[in-house]
Amino acid sequence: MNPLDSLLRPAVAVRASATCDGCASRLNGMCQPLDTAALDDISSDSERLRAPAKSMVFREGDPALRAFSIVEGVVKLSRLLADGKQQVVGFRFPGDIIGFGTQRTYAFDAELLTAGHFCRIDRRKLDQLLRRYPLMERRLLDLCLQELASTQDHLVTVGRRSAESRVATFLLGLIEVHRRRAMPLAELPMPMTRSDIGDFLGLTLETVSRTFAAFKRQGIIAEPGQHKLRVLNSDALTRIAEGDAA
Amino acid sequence: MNPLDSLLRPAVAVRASATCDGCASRLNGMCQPLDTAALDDISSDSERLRAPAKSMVFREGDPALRAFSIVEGVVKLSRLLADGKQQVVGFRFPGDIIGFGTQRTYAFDAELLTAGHFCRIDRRKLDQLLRRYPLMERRLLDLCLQELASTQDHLVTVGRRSAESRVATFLLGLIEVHRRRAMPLAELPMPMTRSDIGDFLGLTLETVSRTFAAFKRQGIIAEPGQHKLRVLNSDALTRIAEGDAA
DNA sequence: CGGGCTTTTGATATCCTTCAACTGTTGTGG
DNA sequence: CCACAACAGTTGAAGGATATCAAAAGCCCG
Repeated sequence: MNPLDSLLRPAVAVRASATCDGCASRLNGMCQPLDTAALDDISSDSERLRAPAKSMVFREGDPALRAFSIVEGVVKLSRLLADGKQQVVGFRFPGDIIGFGTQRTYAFDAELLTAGHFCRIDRRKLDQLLRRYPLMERRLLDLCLQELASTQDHLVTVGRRSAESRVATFLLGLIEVHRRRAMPLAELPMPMTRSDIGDFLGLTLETVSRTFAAFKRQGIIAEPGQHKLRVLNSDALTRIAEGDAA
Repeated sequence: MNPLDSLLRPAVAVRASATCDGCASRLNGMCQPLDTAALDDISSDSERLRAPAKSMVFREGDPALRAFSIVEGVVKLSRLLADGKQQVVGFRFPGDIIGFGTQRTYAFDAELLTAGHFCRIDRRKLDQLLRRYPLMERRLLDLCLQELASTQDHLVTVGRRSAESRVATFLLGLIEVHRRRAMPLAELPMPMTRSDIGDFLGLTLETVSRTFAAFKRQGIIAEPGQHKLRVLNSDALTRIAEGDAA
C-alpha cells in the first residue's frame, strides 16, 4: 500500500463508463458493479445540489441521513478536539463519496473548500438499494477497507515522520489525486490553507509555511498564484518523503 | 466518538449469546445477525488453532486467505516503514476479528504478544457465507466503519497531543478494553513493551518509559509486576488525556 | 550462570512550536 | 472605485518538548 494514499480516496476513478448517466454516473465508485436497471434506480433516487465555498456539507454528530458523491469541488473532512484544535482527517475530490456507511451519525465535519456540486442520495433509499443489489454492499465494504488502509498510512506519516517528509508526502498525494483523475498536472489547484494542511499533517501553520518556502528555495515546487501549485521536481519530493535527510 | 476507541475494536462485546457455540461463538461480532442454521455453517467451516507468543498470525502483503477471531491472547497490528521503523496500527484482544475484508492481501503484520488461541476461517468459505447470508456482509461493513472511526480517533491522538496525553489516552483505552469484556480491572495485563507502545503512539520508547515513571511518581498508576498495570487514579488520566496541563 | 532483551535514567541536541510583527490578498460597504 | 477590515501567509527569535546517544541495572530464558 502506497503511503501517498493518505489523501486519496479509494480508486474511485471517474471512468467514462457509458451506462451511468447524469448524476448517477458520478456515483461510479459505488455503482461500479451494477447493471443498467440498477443505475436507473439510483438516478431516480438521487438529486443534485450546489453549495458555495466554506459551506458545511454535514457536521460531526449530525444524523447521517444521506451520502454525497462529489461532482465538483474539494471537501475537507475534520474532527474537532476538546481544546478547539481540529484534526483534518482527509481531503476529498470529485468522484469521491462521503458520508456513506451504516453509522447513525457522521463521524466528522465535511466542509467545502471551493464551490461544490454534489449528487445526494437519501440514506433510506440507499439502504433499499443495498438490499436490492447486494453487490453494492460488497463495493461499499471495499471502499471502506481502502479508506481504512489509507487512514493507517496517514497515521504512519503523522506519527513517525519529520515536517519536511510530511509536507512532501502531502504534495505527492496531491499529485496522485490529480493523476488518477487524469487531470492536468502542470498546475494543480490547492484550495486548502496552510492551516488546513497543518491540521492534516499534525504541524503548525508556520511550520508548513516554512517548509513550503524551503521547497520553493530549492526549486522543488513553485506557486504561480494563490492556491496553485507547480511541482518541478517530484523525485526530490519522493526522496524527502521517504525520510532520508541525505 | 470517544477518543479511547483507538485501541478498542468495534463493539464486539463477547455476548453470552446462546445460539453461538464452540468456536463460532467467538465470531460473535461477525455472526451477530445470523440464525442458528448459519452459525452451524460457520462452525463447520472454521477451525481452531493455537500459537506461541511472538509468532506471526500473518504478514503485511501476504495473500489474505483467512480471517481470524481471537479467542485468547493479544495481537499487535503494525506496518513496517522504509527506514526500518514500525508504526503500530493497533492492538487486538479476545473477541476481536482480524484479517477480514475483501482485499487481496493483508494490510499489516499481525504478531502475537502473548500465547494465542484463534478461530480461523478460510477466505473462500467466508465469501460463500457472505453470499449466503447478506446480513453478514452488512455486519462486516459495520465493523469496518467502526474500525475506521477509531483509527481516525487515533490519528487525532498521535497528531495533536503531548506525550503525556498520548500515554494517558493509551492507558484509558486499555482500561476500556477490559471493561467492555467485563474482565477484572484491578490488575490489567499489559503485554506490550515500551517500544510497542511508543510505536503505537508515535513516541520513542524512552519517552514512554519516562512518562510511565512520572505517572507512577504521581501515584496515578502502579506496576505490581512485569506487564501488569494497576490504575490508581483514572480521573487524573482523563484530565491529562484531555490535553490540559493544568 | 551468562547472554540478550527490556527498562530506566541522565546529558545533550534538535526540531518544532510559540509568540510576535509585518506583508499580501480578498471582499465589502461607503 | 477605493478604503479598510479580516483573513492568509511570511519571517524572525526564543523556548520547550521530545529525540538521540549513552550507560547501567533488571529480568527471563536457555
